[in-house]
Amino acid sequence: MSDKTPLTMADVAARAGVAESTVSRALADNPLVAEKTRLRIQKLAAELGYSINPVAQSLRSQKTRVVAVAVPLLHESSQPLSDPFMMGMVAQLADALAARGYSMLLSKVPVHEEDWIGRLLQPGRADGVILIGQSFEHATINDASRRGKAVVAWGAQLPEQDYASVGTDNRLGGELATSHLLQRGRRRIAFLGDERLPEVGQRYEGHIQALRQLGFAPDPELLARSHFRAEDALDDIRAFVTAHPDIDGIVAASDVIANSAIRALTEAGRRVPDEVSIVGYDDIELASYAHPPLTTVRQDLAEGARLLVERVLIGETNVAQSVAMTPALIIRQSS
Amino acid sequence: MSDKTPLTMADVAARAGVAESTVSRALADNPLVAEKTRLRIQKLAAELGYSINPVAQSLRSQKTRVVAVAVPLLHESSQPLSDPFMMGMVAQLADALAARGYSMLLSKVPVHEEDWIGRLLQPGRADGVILIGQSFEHATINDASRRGKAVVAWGAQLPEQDYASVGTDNRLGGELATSHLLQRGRRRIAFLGDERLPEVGQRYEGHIQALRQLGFAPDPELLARSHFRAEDALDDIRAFVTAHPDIDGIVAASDVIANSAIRALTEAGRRVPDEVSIVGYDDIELASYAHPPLTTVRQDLAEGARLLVERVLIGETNVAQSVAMTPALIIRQSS
DNA sequence: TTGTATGCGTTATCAA
DNA sequence: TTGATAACGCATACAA
Repeated sequence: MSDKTPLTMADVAARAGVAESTVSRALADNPLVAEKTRLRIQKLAAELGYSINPVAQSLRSQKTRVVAVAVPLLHESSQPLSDPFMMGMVAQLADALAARGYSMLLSKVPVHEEDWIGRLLQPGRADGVILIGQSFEHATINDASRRGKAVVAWGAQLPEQDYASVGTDNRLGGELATSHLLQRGRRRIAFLGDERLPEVGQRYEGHIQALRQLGFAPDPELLARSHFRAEDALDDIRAFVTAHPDIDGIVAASDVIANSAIRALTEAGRRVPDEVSIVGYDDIELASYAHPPLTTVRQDLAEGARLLVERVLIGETNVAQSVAMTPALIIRQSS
Repeated sequence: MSDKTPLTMADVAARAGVAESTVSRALADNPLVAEKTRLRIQKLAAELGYSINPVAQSLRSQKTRVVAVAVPLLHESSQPLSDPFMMGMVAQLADALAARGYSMLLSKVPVHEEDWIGRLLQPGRADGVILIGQSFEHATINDASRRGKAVVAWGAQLPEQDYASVGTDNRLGGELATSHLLQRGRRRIAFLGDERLPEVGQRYEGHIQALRQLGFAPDPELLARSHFRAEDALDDIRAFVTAHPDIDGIVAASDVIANSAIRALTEAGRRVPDEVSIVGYDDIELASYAHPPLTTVRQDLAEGARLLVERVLIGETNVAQSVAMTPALIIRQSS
């Protein structure tokens, strides 16, 4: 509990026998200050264990060097942060931000609440916002971006989009998954996921397109609006499997959903992949550890995180370009 | 890109025809200001979409209302944030902090670097630090706490500890796991985990104690220093299983390790639980989804997060008491 | 009950 | 090349 009041720049200046402004310049590597003075002051600061107070620096410079990472909370009860995909993305963002000298303010945002985005973009909180997923908030995000805020989102490119998004080509992903199953001889292929969400919707479009291209008529009955949480998904899929005992293939909107699907099918006495082939999405770590290991559509999160951070920092002055990375089909034993 | 300069308290004061100080007090619900004035100002601020600039507020009040959550990085290459236990804890902390009006600054800390804790506790960064795990940094954390900083850690209670820790009773946990296996008739029980880490060490002690209490002699050969990452653990366990084909039970230091153990054993042609019984630790979501579902020692993360937050906030003025919550054995099919 | 004045720790402008 | 001074936006001691 012993504590000396923390050092300020004034203390360092006094010890160094120079003015505060010189210390400030020296620590900022400002070439105005003589090399000799600069080194002397930097050394002294290090010895004293002094470091610039970020709050004061932020107030003065109007830059926080903080980026807010926001995880949309779709429903009151959901816990999206413990979702493996979200966690993976957060971990990559932590690295990507740290690499550029930024801190990460992590929060779950209840997107059903009024002005959720305003709170995130409030001056003095963060220099920009990275949203992991657009949820149903495309219009709101657009709005914020048009007002000059640095917002980027992981997700899909949508029509009339005025913010930068980074994601994979979801239509291609859906197509890869479905044509793989068709090649395996599957004909009654269900799609599991909430197609109203932008990314999932595009994957579903890809799914439909793959069917059509190979001359099969899509059956709207085979779209099952599964939740994203493992537990909820399990309930959804159990019901679906009972109602549609004839399916022989599944394209899932995430690996978590795919895993629940394996479980529901196994419970129902149907063997994977012998009777039903399954393809997941994301290639989270769980995918290779599932039983059987999941065939899935891989998204490169490390690269995605890098691009998001790059764009949110550009976004402080400009709107950056959106990116759709190319997803890759990873074939394992579930198909 | 259109952007008016953000509102300040002065703007609100001008609009309201009062002094800045009155606005400040009104927004702080300071009873000094007349109820009528207060409501009028609050309403006006809401209409204008004004909210207090956190940076300025922090500088003036010397409180950030931010808590830094730090995940120790044991090795250069490890990615602890994507570990399911860590993320589960982060998710719970996000809720617990939000519930008390605090923001979460999340970072991985390279504990091998000089003065990692000083950087976290730097004035103007955060009001306190929550460490998820003590790593091997007990002494360093102690030191910081003695200098009057608000640090708490998830983990074990250790001798001469001058900071508050929150965790479960690890000895009891180890004991529960091992005596359960002994009751199942298992006699060659391996312990998988790095016992040099405080929590794991205590679980190992509990393991040994359970063996002794029931009259069995512990075999030091059956301690396998597994890594925490699934992949690394898998390698460790493969080697161990080959070297010790006679084991019939496993106590793992985490569910992730337990899951890798199931996999390694299955690969080696040994059936779980018929030939080898396995008990995990943590009860992460994966546990109930494993094949077979994992018997495990459950730690209550929601409660743990609540206690950590409570203590780190106390820690701004005092050192809070440590807690060891009671773990619970959850019996599923892996044992 | 409200207003005035000062300072939190820094950076930027201007002068020397 | 360095120093003095003002300002970032707010909260509080003190005055009215």
